[in-house]
Amino acid sequence: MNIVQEESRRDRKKLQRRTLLIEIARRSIATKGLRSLKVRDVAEAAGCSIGSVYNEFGDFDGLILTVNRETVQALTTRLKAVPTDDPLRQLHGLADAYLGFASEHANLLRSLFEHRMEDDRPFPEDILAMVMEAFALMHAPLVRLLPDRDPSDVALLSRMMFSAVHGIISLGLEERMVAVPPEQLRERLAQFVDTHLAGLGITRSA
Amino acid sequence: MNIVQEESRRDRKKLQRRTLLIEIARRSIATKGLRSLKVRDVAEAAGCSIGSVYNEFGDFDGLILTVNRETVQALTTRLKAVPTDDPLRQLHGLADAYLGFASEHANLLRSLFEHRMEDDRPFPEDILAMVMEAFALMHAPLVRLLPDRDPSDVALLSRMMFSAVHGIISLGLEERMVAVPPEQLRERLAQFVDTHLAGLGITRSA
DNA sequence: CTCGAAAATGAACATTGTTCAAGAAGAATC
DNA sequence: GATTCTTCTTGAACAATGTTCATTTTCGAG
Repeated sequence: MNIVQEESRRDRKKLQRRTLLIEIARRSIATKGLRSLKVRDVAEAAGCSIGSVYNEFGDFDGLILTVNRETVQALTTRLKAVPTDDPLRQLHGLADAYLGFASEHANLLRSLFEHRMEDDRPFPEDILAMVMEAFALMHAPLVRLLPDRDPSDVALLSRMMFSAVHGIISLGLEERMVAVPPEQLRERLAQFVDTHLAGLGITRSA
Repeated sequence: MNIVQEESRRDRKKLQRRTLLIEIARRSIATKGLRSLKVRDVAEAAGCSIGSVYNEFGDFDGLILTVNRETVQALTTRLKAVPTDDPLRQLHGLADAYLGFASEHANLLRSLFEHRMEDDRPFPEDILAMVMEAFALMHAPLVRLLPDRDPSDVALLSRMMFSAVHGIISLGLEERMVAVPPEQLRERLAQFVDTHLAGLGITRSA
């Protein structure tokens, strides 16, 4: 039989179940947090055996990492959807989009940043690269706003700015230790971005 | 017998072992990360039974939280040791002290911020209060630098600034996803603080 | 229809947090 | 010092959960 094309019914079913497993795991993490995710629960909810989860993802970390991978992708998609016409508005848009995503998917984002691998296995390169890519999205607008600065300097500036935004948001959305009241977070975050840009010599009217 | 004073030998031994258990747990978290901490390892290292750990801390979370509690205390002590004579220098000192502590005790700080309680048990109030207190330490110097601003506004500003610093540091020290190269972190962090202060209308020479 | 490869299964195992009945140790009383 | 009472300690047993793998089932190829 032709090996190249023609996905067999078997393959279709396999992919279908893989998708189902991921969806169930994601929903569980999103609603009850990463710590409550159990292999048996996922298997039962998907109507298959424990072994099948292992066949599909190798181990439990494999399932978690797959969900995390899709979380970064969703985040990146959302960040890239921010309009790029006005660089200043874009920076605010990125911060606000990040806040929006973090509000709607707090547990998924926590899973991405807080999950530690078993033993000392290395963190997957591809996820790392995707996160770095997301955090570099402030680079382009900042370059437009700071055309005279050393580009490598601006690269660092942008990642620092995004890290700062990340810190404000992740602590702000933590129910415990509310550094900034959630209801004010959106407004305050915008204020923070403005302040920092002002410090870089960029004014709103410019 | 007098109940008030006079700590019996029993009490002394109990306290001594409690201290030992905490020390062992802390060392384990610091070197191998929270995820590698096991009740049996701690008990064996302390030369006592598993049950004794439970007698002392109630459950495993109890031990972790005790270590975390002492971590905040150590952090706060270090932050409060920053000279307060010059508010501007104090702000830089606080950021730098936080970076220093985070560098030396990365895993302990991660344990503090990333540990999730079993089920949905509430996060201990006292630890929460201590973290909030630490994060409010930028308030005093900022008030001195911004005497004309609404004090409640400055309170928020200070927590946001600390949250931002926290974000930059915690992502910067993560071996994976290096948003900012660790060897530049110190210098860049100072630059960040300066930039943000400039945005608030505060200049170095002022 | 038969055969063989691939997948699915779930019982069994390993690890680890937790409990608790029984015993040991220490304090109080005489 | 003996007795009794309280408290602490112990570790075997249990429960929850990630992991393995021999067996069975499925499904496409010839």
